[in-house]
Amino acid sequence: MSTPVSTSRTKSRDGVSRVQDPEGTRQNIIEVAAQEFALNGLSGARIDEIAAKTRSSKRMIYYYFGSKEGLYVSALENAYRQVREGEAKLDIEGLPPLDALKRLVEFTFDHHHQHEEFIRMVMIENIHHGEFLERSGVIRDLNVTAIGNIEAIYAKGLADGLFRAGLDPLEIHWQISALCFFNVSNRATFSKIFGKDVGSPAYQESLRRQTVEMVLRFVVKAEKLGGV
Amino acid sequence: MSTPVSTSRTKSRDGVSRVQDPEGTRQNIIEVAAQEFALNGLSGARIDEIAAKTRSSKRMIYYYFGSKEGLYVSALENAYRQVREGEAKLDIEGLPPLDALKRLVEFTFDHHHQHEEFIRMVMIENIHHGEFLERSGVIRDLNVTAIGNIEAIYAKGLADGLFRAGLDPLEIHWQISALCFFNVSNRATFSKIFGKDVGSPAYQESLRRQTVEMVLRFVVKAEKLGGV
DNA sequence: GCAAATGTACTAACTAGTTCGTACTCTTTG
DNA sequence: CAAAGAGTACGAACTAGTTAGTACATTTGC
Repeated sequence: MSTPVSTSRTKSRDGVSRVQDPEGTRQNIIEVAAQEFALNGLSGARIDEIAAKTRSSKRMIYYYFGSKEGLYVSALENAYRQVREGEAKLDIEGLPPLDALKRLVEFTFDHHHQHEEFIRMVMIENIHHGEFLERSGVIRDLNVTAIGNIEAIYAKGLADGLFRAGLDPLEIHWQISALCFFNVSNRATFSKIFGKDVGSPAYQESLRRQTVEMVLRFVVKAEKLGGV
Repeated sequence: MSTPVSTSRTKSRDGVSRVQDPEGTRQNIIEVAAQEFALNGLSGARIDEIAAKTRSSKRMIYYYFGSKEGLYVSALENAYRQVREGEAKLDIEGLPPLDALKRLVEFTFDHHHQHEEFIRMVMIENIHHGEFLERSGVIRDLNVTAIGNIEAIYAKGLADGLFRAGLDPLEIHWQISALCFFNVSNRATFSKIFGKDVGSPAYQESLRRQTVEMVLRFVVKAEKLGGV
């Protein structure tokens, strides 16, 4: 889980090796904090609880992050960075626009599905009106690149005469995000209100298919919809 | 804002009328609580703060609701009830299926947009994995009726040969909810990441149109899409 | 009169943040 | 190369302020 970057060891006289590992400690704290914040929110999470679950101590949290909010911002930045790194793995370079768009939607759907903790962090951040994201500054540039993919695909699709003209890539991104995000964020209430576990593999499979279909039918020209 | 249901008055000797109004007090507390919970979450909201903003006192909160969680559940139930009452105003009885579906989506979009406090309550409830909604029991039946509308529209659209076969009304509801909910719930982070105020009237107008379009293109047969 | 409604003052527990002291590691200097 | 010095990494116990919840007394309305 944690990746010690710089580690130094010493043998104490009884032969047991003890480690001093600042980067590892930091990372360990952030990981635990992310879990706790994602689970309980900023005000709901307890510093003592985080400290207890850490390989380190409360003292170290304040040593490295200064305050609860400082820790929260670091955890948030970390979550965004991680997810962005995952997204970078999507490779749709050579694909024809229709396949590329399909892949992109599927990928987003799966990716959100697999990163519930991140989704919850974003929910919490929205509850706070995004004030910490704003304060961070590191995060902004991360996601703006995500839209580059859609822009490229859409341009190609237009050139091929496959896609409808006049759509805004940012709005397409918005639609895809909405469907994929909601699928994770509102699963609990949705399931409980309709008495159906929308998180079950079967239902997820169906929702995934529908989501792809919905986006394609939105973007692709009506008369080219045969293959969808 | 608050609606006193049963009020009784007495003239004290100096002529100033003092009121004892249990139902009004209750309602007033719930309204203030809803605001505070929606703004700060369950753990973030402060009972003292709620009490201060009330026409009543902390003593009364515990008198009527027993605990912080009890108050939260009441506020949540109230929020659902209110929104459901608003939804009941949607009248699409006589409309042809395509218009009806369009109206339904527009209505949902606007309704969510106008009830940010409710959206935030649902977000918070999802952070808590819907445990209070589950505990409530009152809420379940409220929203299940919402799907009746879509079922009716879809059946009619099928009969008219306008809609595609094989779609699940619950999934259509899911899609509509996702788009309309996300529009409110994730506005803060979305705006801040892309440096564009997606809450502006102009952008909302555009998103509304696209959302309607997206749902219609998903449900309506490709060859009947001329009018969309 | 009596029960429901309400005000005041309190407390026990919790919680973010701090203080003080120690161990480890690397560098400097004789 | 050894010993001192300096800065970093860490632990345990404490504190000042907060917060949900209560005890007790009083008023109000029928």
